[in-house]
Amino acid sequence: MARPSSREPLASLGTFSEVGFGILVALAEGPKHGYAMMQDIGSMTGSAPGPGTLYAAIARLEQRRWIEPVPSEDRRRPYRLTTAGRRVLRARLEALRAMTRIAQARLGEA
Amino acid sequence: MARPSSREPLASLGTFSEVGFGILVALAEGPKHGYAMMQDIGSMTGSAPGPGTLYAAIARLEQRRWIEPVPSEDRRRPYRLTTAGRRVLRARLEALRAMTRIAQARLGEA
DNA sequence: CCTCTTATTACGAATTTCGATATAACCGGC
DNA sequence: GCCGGTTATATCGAAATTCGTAATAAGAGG
Repeated sequence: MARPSSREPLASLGTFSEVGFGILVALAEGPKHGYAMMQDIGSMTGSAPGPGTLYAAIARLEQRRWIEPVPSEDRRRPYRLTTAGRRVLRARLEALRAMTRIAQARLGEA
Repeated sequence: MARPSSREPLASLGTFSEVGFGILVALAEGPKHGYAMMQDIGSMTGSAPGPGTLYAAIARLEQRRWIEPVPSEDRRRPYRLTTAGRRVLRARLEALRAMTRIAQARLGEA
């Protein structure tokens, strides 16, 4: 399921994948397990993804090697950003900032 | 196809819909027809959506009354933002700026 | 006339999200 | 010790979105 296609551009999160983006931002603060990501995304955006959406997105990000599991003793399964994941997040952030800059200029002057 | 669900939050573009967002930004500059949106999105993001993706997204945005057709003489079908569309774009922009602000703070200090 | 660009429509496949359900551990109060 | 609420993950089918390609057709230039 959801194997990354062969011609995947570096800055792509699949079809943008807002949830995937949220996960990367959540993990930018430090390692977190799924439930903690859910809460963090909820507090940042006002609404948390359901478990189905979240854990599916986690699995995709792990397959792409943008996040990786951190060993744990209890039942939690924490993850952290990989170097590649951090690079992808930076690139996506840059693209978003460029878009919002353009959009706000257009909305402002029109 | 793609009828907006009943409990749709104001700032939602469906499943984020990166293409839908791009269309709103393209139209923030002024009325455009599909092909022109494609070129504008391509120049802003570096890659334009295929026609299938684009015109499907246009149809969804029209159904939600976030864009509306402008009369035309030739074969082009131009659209413009509605008031609601402009409001949605502003809200989405605000949310994106908040997220990028948080993300960059986290990336910076970590 | 031929080709390239412009411009839209249609379609099937792949991907992602959604919502609900299931399972189970942990913790607090009683 | 039991009970209920929170923590925590997994799984499933349905719906929505995107992708890629092909088809269609008008206009421009050589």
